[in-house]
Amino acid sequence: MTDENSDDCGFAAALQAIGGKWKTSLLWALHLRSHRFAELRRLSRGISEKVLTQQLRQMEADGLISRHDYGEVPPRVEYTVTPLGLSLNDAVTAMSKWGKQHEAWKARRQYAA
Amino acid sequence: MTDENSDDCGFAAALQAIGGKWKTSLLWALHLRSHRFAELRRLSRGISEKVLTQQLRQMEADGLISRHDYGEVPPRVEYTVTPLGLSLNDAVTAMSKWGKQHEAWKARRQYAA
DNA sequence: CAGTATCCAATTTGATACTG
DNA sequence: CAGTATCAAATTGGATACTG
Repeated sequence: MTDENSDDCGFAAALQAIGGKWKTSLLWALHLRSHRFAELRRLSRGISEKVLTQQLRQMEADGLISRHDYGEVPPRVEYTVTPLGLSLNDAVTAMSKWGKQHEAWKARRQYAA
Repeated sequence: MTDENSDDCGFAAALQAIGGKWKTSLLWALHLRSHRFAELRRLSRGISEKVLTQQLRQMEADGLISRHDYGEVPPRVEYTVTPLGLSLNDAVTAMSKWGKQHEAWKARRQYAA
């Protein structure tokens, strides 16, 4: 075990950055390649435009992604992951691994019952 | 970068387990040693008894901690972290490290402005 | 296409009083 | 001591209509 941390402030900050319902999916999609607004909306099935905008703006404010407006008509905006966003994606991946182990644990438990 | 993950299902499961407002502090406290209900209440300053009970019950259902009722009078109950809980604490620690980097990033940014 | 603006529902957390 | 029970506040996400 790591025996540092000493409080959860760091985690709270990370959770603040990634905690939204769709942010991990968005970060994942963007770590593969840049995407436009409508593409992200299609990839995140069920998200509303309002919430998509919100979460993109928050991620941008947190430095996870950057927004490039080409100023064309019709409008064209591309979202790209930043190095900081990439590093968070890695940390998230570590948590995901735990999540999968956890699902295995739940399955075993159900089997035992 | 890791280039696996492929969706956020694993992360969603992890977040489900640790996402409560106080759970990371509780897990951290319990990873140091076992604690009684009132001790956890004191360590988590500001938590209500209702919410403390809720989060402990959820963490128990998720296999992160175990609850030992000594059946004494006055009541005495001890909460202890499980191996699964320890492994989650490690994953959380990785996220916390990112959170601290992130705070450094925010500070630099503020300084630049 | 890439958003805003409103209004509403659901979930989560909190304050407080009470109990075996 | 270790909880339950109730009610209220706050936060978050969603549906829908509209705009440059």
